[in-house]
Amino acid sequence: MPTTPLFRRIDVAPAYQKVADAIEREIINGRIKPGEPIGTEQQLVAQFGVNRSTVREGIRVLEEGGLIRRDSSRRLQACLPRYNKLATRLSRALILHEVTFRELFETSMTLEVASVEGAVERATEENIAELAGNLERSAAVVGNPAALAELDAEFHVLMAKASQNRVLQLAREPAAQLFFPTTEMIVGGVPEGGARLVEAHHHLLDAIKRRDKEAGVLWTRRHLQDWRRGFEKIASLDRSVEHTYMEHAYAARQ
Amino acid sequence: MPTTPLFRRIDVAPAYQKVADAIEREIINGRIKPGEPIGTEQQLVAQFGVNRSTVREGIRVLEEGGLIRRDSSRRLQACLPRYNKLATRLSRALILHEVTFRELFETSMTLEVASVEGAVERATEENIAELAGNLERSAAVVGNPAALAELDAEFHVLMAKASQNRVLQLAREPAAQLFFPTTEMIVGGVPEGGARLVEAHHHLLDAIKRRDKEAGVLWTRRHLQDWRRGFEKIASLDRSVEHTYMEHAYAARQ
DNA sequence: TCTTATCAGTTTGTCCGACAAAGCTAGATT
DNA sequence: AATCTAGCTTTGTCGGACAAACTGATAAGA
Repeated sequence: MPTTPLFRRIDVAPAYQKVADAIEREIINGRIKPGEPIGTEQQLVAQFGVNRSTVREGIRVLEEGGLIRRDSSRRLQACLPRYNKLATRLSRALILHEVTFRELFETSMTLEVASVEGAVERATEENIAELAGNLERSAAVVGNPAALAELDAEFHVLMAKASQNRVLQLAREPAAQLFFPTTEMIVGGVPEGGARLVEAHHHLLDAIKRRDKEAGVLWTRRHLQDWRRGFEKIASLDRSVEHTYMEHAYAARQ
Repeated sequence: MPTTPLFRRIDVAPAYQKVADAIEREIINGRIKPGEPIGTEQQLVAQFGVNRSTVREGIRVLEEGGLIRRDSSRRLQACLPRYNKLATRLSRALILHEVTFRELFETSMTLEVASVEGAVERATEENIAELAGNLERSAAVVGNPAALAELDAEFHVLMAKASQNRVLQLAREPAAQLFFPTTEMIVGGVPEGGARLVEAHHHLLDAIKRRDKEAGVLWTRRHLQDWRRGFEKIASLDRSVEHTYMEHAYAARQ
């Protein structure tokens, strides 16, 4: 057993990884700002002194990580990782981990309550207008479960946005992505489901307007409990999201 | 303007993307289970009928997405996306979006409270033993801010684990990754900071053992408020995480 | 017999060179 | 001036190549 390390650990990361890391560093440090060009593949080849195939592998890594993207003409540029893309990846991970709807429900309850609390405190006029617009459109399609489900998801996104807390916005997204696709089944399967949903949204918006936190929390709870009751009519909370989707509408996921 | 679409949209996704999608589909569908081999690059070349460079670009995409990895001998195999890796990516996104510590703090408060509530309700003997082990080690390094900060982060991870809610575990991770690196600065900068931290953990563990939700929530709040007071001595809650790290310890990020 | 050394075959990481398709640019044309 | 066109650039893909690392099996040594 050697006692005194004479040499430091040799860096054996493959070249494509080093390329990716090098570019990532520049972006994270802010030396390359979102929207700014990274350069062509040929330029990167010249700068890093590696083959174009190697550069391209590095580019794929960053692209998938959301740090760079290609603009309309396919040139590389740095970009702000979109919550949505990352959240999609997380949602997938949750599915693979076979989480249950109970876990999803519990966490969503926590996050949506936090979301509405933030919205009550800090929603701007613009936020309120957006929510009102959504509510109006929702009321118009109360009999159409698919359209209503989509607007419901949007309503909650807008609420998170109104909380002015981007960390919260991000944190709620993965769960929401798995949670809300079920809304369609539920609204469609419960008589008056659509009307109840719109009513809840109405009260939520009202609470935000009146800056009434208690009412906001109350209606969020009711809204989600409604979801839960509806869900339990068609499936068990304790089965995995994966299996439940398999049996219901998951095939429609494009 | 054509009125009747004669043809459907042609799929023009690049080949490497199709390769990635095809493999991803098999994994998500469960036809390839985590741990199972994907095959060698040569085999994939044969199956997809594309060049090895193309296959390799597709592999990079999946690797970065956490869906496949290479085992000890660098062979490809499907895997369960690790929360940690995904969370790291999200943390990075949060930094780039220049979120503030106020957003981080608020959301962490919500999630840590939910975490302790879950732990109080559902922690197993094993969870409690792990927490106790952590607490013991923490008490031993109360004067060493770096070591203590690391154990603090671990304590909260263990608590989330004890909640038995994987969605929550995942949701709290990105914020925690940004939140906890500051602990070291704070514990080091506040007299008795280490002792207070260990005391809070002690009460938290005690609350979980006694299944006392109220105490758990109370001490979580105190614990985080302590962090906040300490933080405000060295920086402003309303500056971005990015800038704050820049000025303090971010350079040490490897 | 059990261990060690050797050696051929795979597999990955990297490189080189090449080409078609799509975008861009700038000069030529109307 | 607006449009068109031809040439250049860039990306996506391909084929082939080679060194290093790893595998597995066989031969040599204790």
